[in-house]
Amino acid sequence: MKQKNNKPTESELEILGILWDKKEATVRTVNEEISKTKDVGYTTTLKLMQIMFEKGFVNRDESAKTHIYNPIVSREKTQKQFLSKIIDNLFAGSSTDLVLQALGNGNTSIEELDKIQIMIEELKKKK
Amino acid sequence: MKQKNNKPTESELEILGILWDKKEATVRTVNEEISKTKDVGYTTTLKLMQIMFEKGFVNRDESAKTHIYNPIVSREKTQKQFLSKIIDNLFAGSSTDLVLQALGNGNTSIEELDKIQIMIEELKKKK
DNA sequence: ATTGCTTTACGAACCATATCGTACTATGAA
DNA sequence: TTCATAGTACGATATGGTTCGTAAAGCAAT
Repeated sequence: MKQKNNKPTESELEILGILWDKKEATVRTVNEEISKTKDVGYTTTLKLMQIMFEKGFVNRDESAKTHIYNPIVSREKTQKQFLSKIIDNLFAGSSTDLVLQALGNGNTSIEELDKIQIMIEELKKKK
Repeated sequence: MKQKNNKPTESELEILGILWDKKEATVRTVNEEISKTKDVGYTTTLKLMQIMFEKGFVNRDESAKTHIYNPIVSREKTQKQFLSKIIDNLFAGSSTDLVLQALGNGNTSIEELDKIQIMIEELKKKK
C-alpha cells in the first residue's frame, strides 16, 4: 500500500489555518482572508482547495452551488507532524533544544511562563 | 535589492546538519553519511552542495582538487528561521502553544525538564 | 429568454527541487 | 606518457507546487 502520510504545503497550511479558525468556509471567504496579507487570485485559492480536497485534507458540502469546505486533518495532528520533522531535521532529535530556543527569544509573558511551569510540574509527577 | 532570505530545502538541511556536526567535509564524506539512511547517488549530493554554494549557504576550499565544504549559515539562525515560520503558520503565533505541544509527548526526561525550569526561572527574573 | 454575475472545473505555464547521466579534468601509479 | 580513478561541472528529466486564463454551469434580475 502507498503511504498517505503527506504533509500539507505552505500554501495549504495557510488555508487550513483559516478553516481551523472558522470551522468551515467558502472559497471566497478563504480567498478574502488570504488577500489581506497576500496578493492572490480567486482561482488560485480555488485550485488549491480543490487539490486539498483530492488529497483528503478537507471535505466539502456540494449540495449548494457554492461549496462549503471544512478541514479533515486536525490542527494538533498537523502540529505534531511538523514539530517532529523539525526536531529531527534541525535539533538533532532533541525536543528540549527546540523548547529552549523557542523560549529564548524573550517574548513570552510571565503568565505564559507560569503556564509552562505548571505543565512541567505535572509531567514530573507522572514520572 | 533582492531578498536573500531563502530557507534551505529539506535535502539541503540534511547536508547542513552533517556540515554543522563535522565543521567541514568533502562531498564524498557527506554522501557516505547520507547513504546510511537513504539511497542517493554521489552526483546528486554533489549537485546539491554546488547549489548550496551558489545560494551562499556554504563555502568551499577549492585549492585542492577535492573541494572541502563548510557551512556559512549558522545552526541557530536556521533553527530560529524555521521555528518562527512554524509558529506563525501552525501555532497562530503562540510560541507557548508550541512549547506545550513539544513537551506534551512525554518523552522528555526529568533532567531535561529541570533544565527547562531553570531557563524559565531566569527568564522570569529578567522581567 | 437574454444578460450579467458568481462559482466551479480544467488545463497550461512556470518555477523550484531532486536525481542522475555524461563529459571533462586532475592526479597518481604503472 | 598513458591509463585508471576520483573528482567537478553541466545539462536533461521528472515531479510537485503555484499561479492564472478560460470555459462552462447555475442563478437572479430584467
